[in-house]
Amino acid sequence: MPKSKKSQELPERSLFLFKSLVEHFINDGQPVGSRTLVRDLDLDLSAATIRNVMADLEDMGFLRSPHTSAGRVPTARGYRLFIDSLLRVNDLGSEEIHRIAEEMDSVDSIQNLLERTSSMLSDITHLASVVMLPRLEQSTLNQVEFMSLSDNRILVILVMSDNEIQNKIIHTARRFSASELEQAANYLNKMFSDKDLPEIRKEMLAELESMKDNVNQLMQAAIEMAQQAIDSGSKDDYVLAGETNLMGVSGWGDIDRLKRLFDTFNRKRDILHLLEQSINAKGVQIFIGEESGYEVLDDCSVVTSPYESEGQILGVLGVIGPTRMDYERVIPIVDLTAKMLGSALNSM
Amino acid sequence: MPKSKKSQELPERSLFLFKSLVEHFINDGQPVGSRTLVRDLDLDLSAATIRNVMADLEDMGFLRSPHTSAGRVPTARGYRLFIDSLLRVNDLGSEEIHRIAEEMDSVDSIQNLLERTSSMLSDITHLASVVMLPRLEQSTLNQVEFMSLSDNRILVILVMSDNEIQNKIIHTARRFSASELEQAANYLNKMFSDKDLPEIRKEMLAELESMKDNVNQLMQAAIEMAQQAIDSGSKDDYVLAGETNLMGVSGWGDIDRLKRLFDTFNRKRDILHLLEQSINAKGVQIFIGEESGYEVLDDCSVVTSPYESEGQILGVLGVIGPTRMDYERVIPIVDLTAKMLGSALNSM
DNA sequence: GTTTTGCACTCTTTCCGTTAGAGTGCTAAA
DNA sequence: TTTAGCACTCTAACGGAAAGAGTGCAAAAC
Repeated sequence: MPKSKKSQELPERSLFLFKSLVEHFINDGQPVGSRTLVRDLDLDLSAATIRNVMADLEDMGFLRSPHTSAGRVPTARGYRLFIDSLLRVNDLGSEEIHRIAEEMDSVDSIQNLLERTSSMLSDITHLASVVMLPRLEQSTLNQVEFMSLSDNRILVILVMSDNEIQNKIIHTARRFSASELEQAANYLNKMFSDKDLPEIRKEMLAELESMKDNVNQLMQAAIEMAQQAIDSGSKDDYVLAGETNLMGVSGWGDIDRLKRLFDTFNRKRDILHLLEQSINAKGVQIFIGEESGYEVLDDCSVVTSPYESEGQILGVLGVIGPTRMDYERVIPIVDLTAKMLGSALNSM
Repeated sequence: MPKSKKSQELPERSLFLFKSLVEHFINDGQPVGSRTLVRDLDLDLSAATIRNVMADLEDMGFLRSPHTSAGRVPTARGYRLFIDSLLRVNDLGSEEIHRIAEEMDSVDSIQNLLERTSSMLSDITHLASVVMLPRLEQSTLNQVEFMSLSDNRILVILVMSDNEIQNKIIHTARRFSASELEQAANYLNKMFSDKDLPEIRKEMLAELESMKDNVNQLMQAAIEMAQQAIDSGSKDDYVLAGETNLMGVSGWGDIDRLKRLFDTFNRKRDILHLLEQSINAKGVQIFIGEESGYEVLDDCSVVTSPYESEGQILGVLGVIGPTRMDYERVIPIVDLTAKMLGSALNSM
């Protein structure tokens, strides 16, 4: 009965060896053999014993050998085990905390903040980093205003509750008087203010329908603008930095693979989709190798964390690097960065 | 006396052979030998003759051999000769013209136009492309307006003559009445409108000085904003696209070199500096290999052209690729794109 | 029963030598 | 001036051979 076919529980020793192996591999990227391991840890065990253990781990799918006479490397499942059960994440050194805090200080625009965050994140981890633009769908319309310019041109201004502002100049068929403009603005303000954009969109479409040909040109313009504001708000996007850090990764000699990866970054679609999967995660989430579901990312891990401000989740940030990355260091960095970005956004 | 030590004038035949060689090399990237050449052109000359000619060309610095038993490849100086004297640039096919025109149609913002232009340019040439943001220093201030929001917040709006708009929300110590706002706006409009930004900057500084502690908070805000508008306008920058096209280039196996190149793109400084050198060129300008003066660009050529609108040079665009690029095709494309970007900007 | 020793085996990497091919430069002849 | 001929050089490709790393397995040791 004590025949160890229970399959799930691993003996202490196996776990310890496995952990050491993963750490070793993360350090120098070479497949780790039994000898190396026994030498490094100076255990009073022989290499053969280690081999037996490793063979078991391989059977269970945590390790694999690139070929018969190479050492072993962790599989995606192995990394999963490592991260979920074996990894003890230590706190960040204070210089790193300082560095992050400093970088986020004294920034003017949101765009700028995100860019600095992203480039700081990639610098500090030596990986590629992405920061999703905050999705401000929850922001509501505060105020619509029209401003008369010369030559039948009118500036339409949308002020949102989060202080984002949308402008557009429209050319009208005739000149509108100041009072006409005011009246139109009042109407729209009464109708739509304090509603959020998806809501407005719905009502607006109905409104447009009912106005038909008889449309007031101004209102139509305002409505179209709000449409556009909605679109550009939800036109999700991200700030990317440090892609070139991935060019030095050992074992990634294949330039074609790298090209496909970079193209994926530029296309943005896939990466965004991946990021969105962790928008509701509680904290740091990790996609290891194949887990991401995207073939280009097979050799990559993606470490993400949502960031929030005032209890409201605004977006996701993270880093992308080789599966063989220093999780122990990267995880707390991503975690902290997300938190600090949140609070930086708070105070803007 | 007919001993050909005149050194400068090359015989017709040499030029012809040279041209053929360069074209051949541009096509398949392999060093070209005498046999290949004689076979391809079916001349009634022997390979040995070609060899003699090639040896001369090598002496003159137009060709070089990677090693003894390879064919010859053009040097930077060789490309220069090729481009300046030998290349006959044909007009673009109408589908390409169409493609370019189409891509620039129906674009909303300037930023968007530049992005589309850049990505179109890189798509069509299969090279990396850069488009400098137009320097709008020449645009003048049209109108300043203040708009009262809730909670002592005021929206400052700057409308420029090129329809660019700058917004900023400022928090004021007290609430201003509508008439106060109007009055302040009037003052600023009278004072600064129709002046260009450098001019305004100067006067503003003086103004700030004379106002001293007694400053009207609103005016100060407006002045600071205009400052910022100036800065962000002249904060030169460019839109980059298609970098990954350079990853496929044969002979660029060296990933490290590529990394340095990409880093240079991201740092922007050097590339901008290079682009600025051709801002006053009449038309297309080409930097071949070492000519650029930047070591990372040693294997690259940069084909640039300034673009202008209403007789005013606004910026430079161009492509970056291997020295061995299809100049015959690329040059007219860059040329045309610059012209069309100019006129697209015109009609915005 | 677990661990170790010993050994045969496999696979990769590296080095070396060989060969084939491409291309040159030079000289002598046309 | 051009060509033919030839020796020479260099690279790329192939094919062992040997070294090294690591494995798996069976039998012995603890």
